[in-house]
Amino acid sequence: MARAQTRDRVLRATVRTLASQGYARTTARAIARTGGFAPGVIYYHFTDLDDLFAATARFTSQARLERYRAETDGVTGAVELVRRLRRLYAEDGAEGHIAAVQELVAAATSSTRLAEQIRAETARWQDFAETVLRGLLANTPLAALVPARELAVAAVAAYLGMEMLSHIDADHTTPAALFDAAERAAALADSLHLR
Amino acid sequence: MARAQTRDRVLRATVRTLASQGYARTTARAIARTGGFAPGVIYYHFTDLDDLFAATARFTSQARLERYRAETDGVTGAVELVRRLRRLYAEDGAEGHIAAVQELVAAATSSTRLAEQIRAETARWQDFAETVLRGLLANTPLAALVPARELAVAAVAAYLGMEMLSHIDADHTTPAALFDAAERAAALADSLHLR
Amino acid sequence: MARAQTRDRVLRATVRTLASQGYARTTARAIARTGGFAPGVIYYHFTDLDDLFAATARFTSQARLERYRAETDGVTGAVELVRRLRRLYAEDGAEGHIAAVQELVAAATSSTRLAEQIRAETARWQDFAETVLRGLLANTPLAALVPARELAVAAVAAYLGMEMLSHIDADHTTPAALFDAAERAAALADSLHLR
Amino acid sequence: MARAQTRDRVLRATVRTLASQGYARTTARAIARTGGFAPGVIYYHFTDLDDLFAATARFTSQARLERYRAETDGVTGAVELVRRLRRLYAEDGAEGHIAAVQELVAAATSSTRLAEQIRAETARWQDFAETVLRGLLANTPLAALVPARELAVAAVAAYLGMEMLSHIDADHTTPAALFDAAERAAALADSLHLR
DNA sequence: TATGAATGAGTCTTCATTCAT
DNA sequence: CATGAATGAAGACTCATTCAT
Repeated sequence: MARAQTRDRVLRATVRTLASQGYARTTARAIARTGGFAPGVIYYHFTDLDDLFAATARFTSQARLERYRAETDGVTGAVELVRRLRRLYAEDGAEGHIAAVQELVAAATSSTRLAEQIRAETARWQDFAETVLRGLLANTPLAALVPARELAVAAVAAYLGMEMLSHIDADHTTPAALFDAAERAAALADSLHLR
Repeated sequence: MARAQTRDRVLRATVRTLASQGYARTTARAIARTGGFAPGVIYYHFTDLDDLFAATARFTSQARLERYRAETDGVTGAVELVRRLRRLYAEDGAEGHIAAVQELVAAATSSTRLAEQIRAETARWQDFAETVLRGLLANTPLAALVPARELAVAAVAAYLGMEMLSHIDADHTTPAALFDAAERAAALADSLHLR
Repeated sequence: MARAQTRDRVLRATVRTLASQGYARTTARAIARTGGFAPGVIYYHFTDLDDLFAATARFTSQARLERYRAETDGVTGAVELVRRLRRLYAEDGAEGHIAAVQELVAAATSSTRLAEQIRAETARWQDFAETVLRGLLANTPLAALVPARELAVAAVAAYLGMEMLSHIDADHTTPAALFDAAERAAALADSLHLR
Repeated sequence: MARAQTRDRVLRATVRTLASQGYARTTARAIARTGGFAPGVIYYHFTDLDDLFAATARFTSQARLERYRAETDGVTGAVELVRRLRRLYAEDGAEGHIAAVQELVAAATSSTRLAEQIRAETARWQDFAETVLRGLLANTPLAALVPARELAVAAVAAYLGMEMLSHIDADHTTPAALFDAAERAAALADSLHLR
C-alpha cells in the first residue's frame, strides 16, 4: 500500500479514537484496533506517539480550518455567519473533530512537542476568527468599539470550553440554546450594520 | 492523626500534583510524593484513584466557589466585578486551582464517575455566574435583552477554555489583554446602567 | 521482606542469568524467572536494567575480589599461587562469576554507565594483580627485569579472554593445560627466587 | 548486481555496524542503513541473522588471518615480530575488525551456530599463533622449555581480552605500553636466540 | 491507622522476518 | 533480484492496587 495512504489511515484512526475514548485511553493498541491495523504500523510511520499526536493535531486542525474558511467565505451578515457556524459545529460533533482537538489540548500539558503544535494551530484559528470578525465589522459603527483580536481569542476559547463541557454533559440542548442566543445577538448586530 | 485531617492532606496533594504534573502524570505514587505520605494512605481514605479524583473535583470546586462568592458578594458595578474576577483569576493561577480542575475535566472523558461529579460542579458554577449576572442586570434596560443563563454558560466555558489555552501558551499577556477588554466593555455597560 | 535482602536476591539472580543465558538473553523477565520473583521487583529496587547491570558488576566483582584477596594473602611461592588461582578459577566457573563479568564487559559496548563501572572494577583487579605480582617478585633478581604493571594488565586481559573462549568451547581441558603450563613456569620462577 | 558482490556488501556492512554500534544494536535495519540497501536484501542472501553473523565471523576472520599470515611470513626475530603485530593491531583497530570479532564472540553465548563458527575460527588463530611461535623458537634453547601450544592459546586469549578492555577504556595508552613491554621481552628472547 | 514492598496487568516501542510489487 | 511496507512477538518499564507488618 502507498506510504502516504497508510499514514492517513493512521491519522484518521487517531482522531476517531481520541474522540470516542479520550486521551487517556488512546493507546497505540486502541488506535490500531480502531483503524484495523497492527500497532507496529504506527511506529513505521511515526517515531513516537508524541509525534503521532502532533501530526494529528496538524492534520485535523488544517482539514477543519479549510472547511471553515470555505463555508464562511463571502458571508456578509452576522446572522448568516452564526447559522453556518451552527452547521459546522454539528459537522464537527458528528466527525469528532473538536472532541479530538480538545483531548489533544488536554494532552499537551504533558508534552512540549504537542504543546507547540497546539499553540501554532490555535494561533491559526485565532487569526481566522479575527479575520471573519473584522470582515463583519467593516463599515460599521461597531468597528471602532469592538476589540477584534481579544474577541476572537475569547471566541476560540469559548468554542473549546463549550465543546469540552458539552462532551461531558452529553447534553446537546446547551449548545443549541447558545447558538439561538448568538443568533439573536447577531440579528441585533446586523440591524446596527444597516445604519 | 485525625482521619479527616489526613484526608484533606491527600486532597490537597492531589490538587497540587494535578496542577504541576498534569493528569497523565498524577499517579498514586506522585501524589504520595507531593504530600509526603505513603501511597497506601490513599487507599485507606479512598476506594480508588477514580474516587479520589471525584472527591478532589468536589473539594477544590467548593473551596474556590466559596471564595468567589465571598469576593463578588455585594458587587454593584460591572467594572468592579471584572476587577475582582481578575484578582481571583490570578489567585487561581497561583494556587493551581483552575489548572487542576481543567485536568480533571479532561480526565472526565474516560471516567463516568468523575464526569458526573464535574457535571454537578459545572452546574454550580453556571448557577453562580447566572446569579452574579442577574444581580448586575437588575433594574437595567439590558435585563430584558440579555439571556442571562446562556451568557453565564458561555462565560464558564470561556473561562475554562481560556485557562486551558493560556496553560499551554505559558503566555500570560493574553488573559491580561482579555481582562482589559472586558473592563472596557464593563465600563460601557455601567454607563448604560446609570441611566 | 527486608529491602536489602530482596535487592541481593535480584543481584544474584542477575549473575546466574548472565552466566547461563548470556547478555542478549538476560531480559528482565529471564532474571525474574531465574530468581522466582515478579519482573516488577527489579524496577522497585533499580531504576533501570542499566542500573541493575552496573550494580551487578560492582556486586560480583567485589565479592570475588575479596575472596581472591583472602586466598592469595600470605602466599610466598609462585607455584603455590598458581595452585590457589586454579582453585579460585574452578570456583568462578562453578558459580558463573567470571562468565557473568565477561558478559557484562561485552554489554558495556552499548552502555556508558556500565562501561564506567566495568572500567573501575577492571582497575581494581589490575591493582590486585600488580600487588600479588610485586609481592612475588620482591627480593628477586626478576624484580628489575619484569614490568609488573604491564604484566598485571596482560594477566587480567588473558584471564578474561581465556574465560570467554573456554565458555564458548565448553572444553575445560584448555584451561587445565594452561594452568599446568603456568605451574611449570612458576616452578622455574621459584627456583630463581631461591638464589 | 552479481550475487556474490551484493553478498560481500552485506558482510562488510555487518562488520562495520558491529564495530561501531555493538552487537545489541546491530539489527537488520541498522546493517541495511550502514550498507545503503533494503533490509530485505539480507534475507535474500542469508537465511537468518544468525546465519549472517556466522558468515561474518568466517569472512572477517579469514580476511584478517590472510593479512596476518602475509605480514608475519619470513619474520625471524621476536622484536621484528612484535613490531609487525603492533602495526597489524593498529590496522585492526582502524578497520574495526577485532571490535567486530569481539562482539561476535560475546554474541556466541546465545547462539550455538555462531559459537561453532567462532570455535573453528579461534582454532585457526591458535594454530597460526603456534606456527609463528614455533618458527621463532626453532633452533633455540627455549624450544625445549616453552610449551608452544599453551603459549599460543594464551596469546590469542590475551589479544582478545586486551581488545575488549581497551575498547571499553577508550584509552589507547595501555596497548601501547603492553607492546613496549613485549618488545623489551622480545629483545631478551632474541639475545638468547643468537647464542 | 500507616507503611512500603511486592505483584501483575498493561503500555510503549523495537525488530526479525515475510511478502506483494 | 531488489524493495520497503506490514506484521506479530517480545522487551523494557510503569502503575494501580494489595497486604503483611
